[in-house]
Amino acid sequence: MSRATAEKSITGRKRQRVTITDVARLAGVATMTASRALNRPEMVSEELRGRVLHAAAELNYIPDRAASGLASGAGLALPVLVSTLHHSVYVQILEGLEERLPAAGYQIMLGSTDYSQEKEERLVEAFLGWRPSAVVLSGLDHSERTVRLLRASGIPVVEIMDLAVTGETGQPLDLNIGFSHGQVGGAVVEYLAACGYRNVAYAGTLTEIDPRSVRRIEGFQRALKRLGLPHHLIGRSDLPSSLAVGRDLLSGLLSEFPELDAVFFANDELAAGALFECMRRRICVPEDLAIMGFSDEEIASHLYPALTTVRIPRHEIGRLAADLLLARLSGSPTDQPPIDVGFEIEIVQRQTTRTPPRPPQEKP
Amino acid sequence: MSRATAEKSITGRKRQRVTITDVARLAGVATMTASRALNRPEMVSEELRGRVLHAAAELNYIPDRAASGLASGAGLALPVLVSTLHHSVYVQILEGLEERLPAAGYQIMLGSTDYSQEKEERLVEAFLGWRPSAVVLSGLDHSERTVRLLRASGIPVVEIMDLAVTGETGQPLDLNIGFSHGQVGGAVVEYLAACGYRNVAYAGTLTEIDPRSVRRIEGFQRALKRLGLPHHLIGRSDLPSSLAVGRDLLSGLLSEFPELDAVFFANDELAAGALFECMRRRICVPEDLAIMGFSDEEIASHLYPALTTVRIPRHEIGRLAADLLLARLSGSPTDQPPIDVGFEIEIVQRQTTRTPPRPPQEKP
DNA sequence: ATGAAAGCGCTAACAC
DNA sequence: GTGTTAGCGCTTTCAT
Repeated sequence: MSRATAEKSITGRKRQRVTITDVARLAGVATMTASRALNRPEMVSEELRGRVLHAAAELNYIPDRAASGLASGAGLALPVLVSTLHHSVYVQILEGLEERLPAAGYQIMLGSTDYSQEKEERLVEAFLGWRPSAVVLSGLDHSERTVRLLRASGIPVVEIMDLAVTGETGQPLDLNIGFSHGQVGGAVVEYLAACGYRNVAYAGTLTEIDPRSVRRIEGFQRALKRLGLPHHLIGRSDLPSSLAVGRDLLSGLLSEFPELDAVFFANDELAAGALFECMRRRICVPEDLAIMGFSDEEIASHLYPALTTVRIPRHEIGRLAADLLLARLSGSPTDQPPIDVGFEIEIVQRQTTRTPPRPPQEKP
Repeated sequence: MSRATAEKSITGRKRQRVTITDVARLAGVATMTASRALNRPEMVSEELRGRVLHAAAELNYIPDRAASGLASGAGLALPVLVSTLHHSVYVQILEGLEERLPAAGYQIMLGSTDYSQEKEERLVEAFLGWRPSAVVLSGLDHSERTVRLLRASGIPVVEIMDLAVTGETGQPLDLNIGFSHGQVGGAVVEYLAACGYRNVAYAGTLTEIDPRSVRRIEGFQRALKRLGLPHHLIGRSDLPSSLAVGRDLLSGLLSEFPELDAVFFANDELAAGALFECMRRRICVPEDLAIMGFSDEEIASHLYPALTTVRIPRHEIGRLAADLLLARLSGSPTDQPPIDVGFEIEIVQRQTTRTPPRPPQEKP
């Protein structure tokens, strides 16, 4: 008696789960008819259907998804691996996914990789045990074993939050929907340069581990070189992102590079922390120093001064991923190329960078 | 491309999953021996164990959790229903839970109720289909059907983030671990009164829907009455919490109750939004107005001025919930009373409220 | 339209 | 220690 699961009850009897057989018995039909009445109502006469539905309600019948998946061979679980839950970006992507997937009968199973390929591998392995119908991954970079397992499983995979670009990133495993981080780095430099900044720094965490960070920095440095600006101003930290780390990054940069006049942070949380540090040090933003964030999380627009940042279509990424998946799962062609959802520099009414030369174009 | 499995998808046939039978065949043992070698290694001779493990690795075998649960009758899924993922509080509780549960073989399945009992009910129903071994719920208040389904399932339930208090809240379904929201409201009033504030307001969202909010307000008003202070200063919003709503709540309160000198917000996000609004309006905090938050999220300590708030032991709640659950699942007694993890008013070095009369007692 | 039988992948219970 | 048998709850397939 090691399993305590269902062993207890006043009589000491095993607590019986209500099964479809119970429902069928109460309705006076065969098990199979009950199953059909529940899942393919149109295949059953109205009368029996009524009886079965009634019996199911009466007994509070809840179908066993595991058994049903086993029998039908269909997967019902849909693992979603995000990099972290601490950035609202991923929370909103999740919301996008949840708009459609549960309604279609799929159960989202959430896992957080903390930007570690090793943890991702363990999660993939664990989730593969649940007969998933597909998998959603963050980023394009995975361990060899992860790739092997996924390939062997033969299920659809969607990689989000990064964009496969030939010569720059690896090939996507299957479906891919995101934006180019290298392009983000370049666009930010161009924007800051257009505002007149010369000594522009990048500051981020996991800058050597997270491939998306790496490519953002590469794009950043490439653009700086092209414009003939110094490209050695980089602040790094190995701690997970937090307001505190943002403050530390700023402090470090300021003491190492006093000539600094603008900093691009890897996310809004870091940028907000830096902004708080500026307040404490009485550094005027953007007069003395420009600060830019990345992601356009909620805090960005409410900071004072409001944070100039890069907006990415989080919700759309989630929704699109769900749509693609649903299409693929119902047997659509298998050659969907990567989808670039793009990004935009969010400068309207934002105040942590100088006014750019031309006013931002209005969008009516 | 030599896949270990027999069937390949050349003809568009379904890719064959690697089963324990394949592993057993390759290892030259009976299926059952393979199962034992994998799950109860001590019951199998070293030699066979080695062969089986090797074969499993060779084939990239991943056990089917659904089938295994079906056969053993044991549940392997562990649904966790949080109120929202937008507050880092719940993210940290999750982290506490994840410290132990996955290692013990349980798969956390996350659901977010958005403070809606109806959504909670749907989620409970969906998750019950996965043969959960237990369920973690947020709060003590659930729909009738939720309670009925859970009771009928006979599995352990842990309710977190609220504390069952006779005469104040309902009885817990089973295990309960949290703190008293009524007590929080009272403690905050006492603290603010001790600082010398007289016109103290409460501001929150879902103040009539979320039972925890309701009890916090009740405790708040009860304390104000006891102290002979006005207790009609309440700001309400029906929108989900956000920085923007915090700003609006503050604006509303200020115009409705110009005499206001302190506001207790239902969470740190709202308080931060209010603080940003104060900056814009050039209202000095805490000179002109005191602001207090609730939860001690990361932003609180990094705002400028740093936010006075109420700290709750999030991580501990998660960890304790996991421990209780694990104990219960391995058959420990069933009469664990509610556990109060308490809270503390976080005032050290926080600056959005006036200095209290006596310095906060040091904790060595 | 309905039912009976077989079996999904795995493990408990009982042989040997 | 190891193998055999039966069956978890459900759906497929094939009768009727």
